[in-house]
Amino acid sequence: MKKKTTIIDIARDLGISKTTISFVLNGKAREKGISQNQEIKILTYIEKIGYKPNVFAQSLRTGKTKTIGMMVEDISDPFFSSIARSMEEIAYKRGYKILYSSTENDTQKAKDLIQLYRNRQVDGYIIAPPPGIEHDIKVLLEDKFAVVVFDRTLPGIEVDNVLVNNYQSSYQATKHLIENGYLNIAMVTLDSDQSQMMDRQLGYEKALDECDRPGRVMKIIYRDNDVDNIKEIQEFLNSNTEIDAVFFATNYIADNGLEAIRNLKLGIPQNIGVVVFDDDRLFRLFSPSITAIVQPIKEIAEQVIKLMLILLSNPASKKPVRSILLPTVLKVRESTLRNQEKETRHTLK
Amino acid sequence: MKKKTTIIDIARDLGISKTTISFVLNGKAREKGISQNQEIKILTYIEKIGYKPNVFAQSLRTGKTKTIGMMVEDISDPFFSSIARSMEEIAYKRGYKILYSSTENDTQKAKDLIQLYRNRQVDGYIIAPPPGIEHDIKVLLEDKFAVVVFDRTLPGIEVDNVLVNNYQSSYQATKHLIENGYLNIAMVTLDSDQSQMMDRQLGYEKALDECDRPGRVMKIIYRDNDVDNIKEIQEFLNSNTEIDAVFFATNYIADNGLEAIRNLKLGIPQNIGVVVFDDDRLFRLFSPSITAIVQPIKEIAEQVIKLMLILLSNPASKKPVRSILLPTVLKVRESTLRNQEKETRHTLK
DNA sequence: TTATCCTTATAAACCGTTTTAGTAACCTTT
DNA sequence: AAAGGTTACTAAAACGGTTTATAAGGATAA
Repeated sequence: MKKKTTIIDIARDLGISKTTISFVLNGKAREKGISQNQEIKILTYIEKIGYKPNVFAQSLRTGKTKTIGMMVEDISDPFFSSIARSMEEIAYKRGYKILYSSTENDTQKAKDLIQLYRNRQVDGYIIAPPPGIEHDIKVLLEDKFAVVVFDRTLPGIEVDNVLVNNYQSSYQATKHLIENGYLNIAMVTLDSDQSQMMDRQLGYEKALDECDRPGRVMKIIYRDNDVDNIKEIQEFLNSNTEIDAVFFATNYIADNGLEAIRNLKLGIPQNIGVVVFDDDRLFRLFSPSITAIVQPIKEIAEQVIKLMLILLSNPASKKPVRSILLPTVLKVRESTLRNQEKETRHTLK
Repeated sequence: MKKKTTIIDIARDLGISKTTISFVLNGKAREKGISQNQEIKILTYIEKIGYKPNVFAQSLRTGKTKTIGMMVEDISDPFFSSIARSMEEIAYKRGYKILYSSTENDTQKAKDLIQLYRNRQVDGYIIAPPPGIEHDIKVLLEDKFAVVVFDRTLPGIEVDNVLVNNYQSSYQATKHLIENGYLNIAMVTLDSDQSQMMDRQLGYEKALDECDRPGRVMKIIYRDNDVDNIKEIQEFLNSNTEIDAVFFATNYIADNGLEAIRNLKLGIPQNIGVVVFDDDRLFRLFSPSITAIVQPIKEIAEQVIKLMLILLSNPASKKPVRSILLPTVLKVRESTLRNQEKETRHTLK
């Protein structure tokens, strides 16, 4: 393996100092009084031999790494992996690489990851925060790191964030169920006080309140063991037979919930209406297809990266916390259209 | 932000040379003749203050980065993102970080990524190779980098690889359709000469040949525009009305294929049987549920990382190319069981 | 003429490690 | 007692950049 050419090789070849080259490479030619002649000579030569500076030497000297650390609940979840992909694409164009990891929504794991990222000296942190890491995020902010949280936020910390309108979306979804004649609408959500979950529940309750409807919220402690989750939901539905519609607060709860419904042989949407927060690629292909709240993946990714790049290029202006609230779209499908001509879906060409 | 403590601070505090500390930290105490006393003193102190060496200084000096570059077709595809997650977990325990990127199966993008990774001096490359990068991989191998390919391989390169038994799996799936009474089985696959696609087709053809059945393979040029793909498959099915079963060669082809079938109002499994290569979290919840070839995600990730770590710790022994061929499981569900009692799923409570 | 100021460029210090090449001190051996 | 061998440790070079401090030479001003 041939050794990589270094800035010193170039200095030798061109018979000039490496300082001059470094200045030119960093766009400081004007500022440092390098003649246009030199600049052009250097740039053409570098272009010709395809020189790329050693990023570790750079990072060592400057303390900057052009790397962003991203931690989400589960990087294999389609929602997060899609966002990750979009972010990476944008960041790449700006010369940044992203390091991903999954927190599994585990406080300790998240703390460890922050430590790991600090150790790797990432320039910025993009976090879908698990509960209990308020303090660690505060420390990052005190140490002047660029931090953006998304998908959810934590009470008591002032940090730039990108969220979807969980409250409004849930309100709208619940309203939709009501308008379609469902009388006893339940919500199945996590037993968690994370902001996005709270907001989803509040939106749901608000819609019910407005119509003077009783609500029934079931909170499940999500286990890795699907069978247990399914059984739990099944029992809930079984012991509340008046329920005629369910709002599942996340994609993976819906996964178990739909299996519970199937096990109970309840017909969707006749016996029970179904809405899910967060769409899945395949929901449209279900029979009946599943109504879902669609989050604007691309928009979320764009906004997060945009905030991050602002913070990175502008280390000072931390003052006003920027909060971006994005709307979702309620994609109405068959699972909530009880009175609809059921055949429509089969009359399509 | 308080400055990080360096090895020099420790040397000063302890009144010894930083060389000694470095030796101890790198487990060379014995080899370099450092007394047990010193060693313990150093280790306890370091533990106490929680010192972590600067990874960039380390990388600069050693040329090693403890980083693995991974490039797959699409990191937001559940198959790849699940593998990525498993890999990361294992690699993390061994002190490695993984950098991910999507090639979009684009030759140029893959070349660029290899360049980027070289620039970031990753120690090893894990690649699901797009066509046309044989040469680039060869160069990596010549330059003594650790390389493992998975999911597919490329003709003419000798590189450690982890694959599933595409041929055998497709053979078995096709056989299964035949055994369940399907007479005219079509395959919908990509118009691509990638190894995994070829093998899947060969397995399918072999099964048909054995029974003297005609086969009908449709190759689609996969577009980002779902509507076009769907239309194409629809037309194929329409102009080959004798087809009574379809084998979809990938997850995302099935996505479009299922929509085509739905649009044509063909009943699964009565009018048409369906098998998909690669399972989806939700296939089991479809009505009818979809028979799929399940790839051993965890096992793939484990084997790939295992090979990679062997290569990294053993830079010499490149000689015998290691090929790992993993079996899949055919998960039989309703979409291929034509004679099954169909009513079960609709016998409502 | 000399002091001053630009313009252009560079030598050397620095970032925080690892590794090479020693060196002192002490112990054997002949 | 001189030569050789261990043992225990370290000074300094190296990695490849960026940044700071400084210098050389010509133009301008006094």
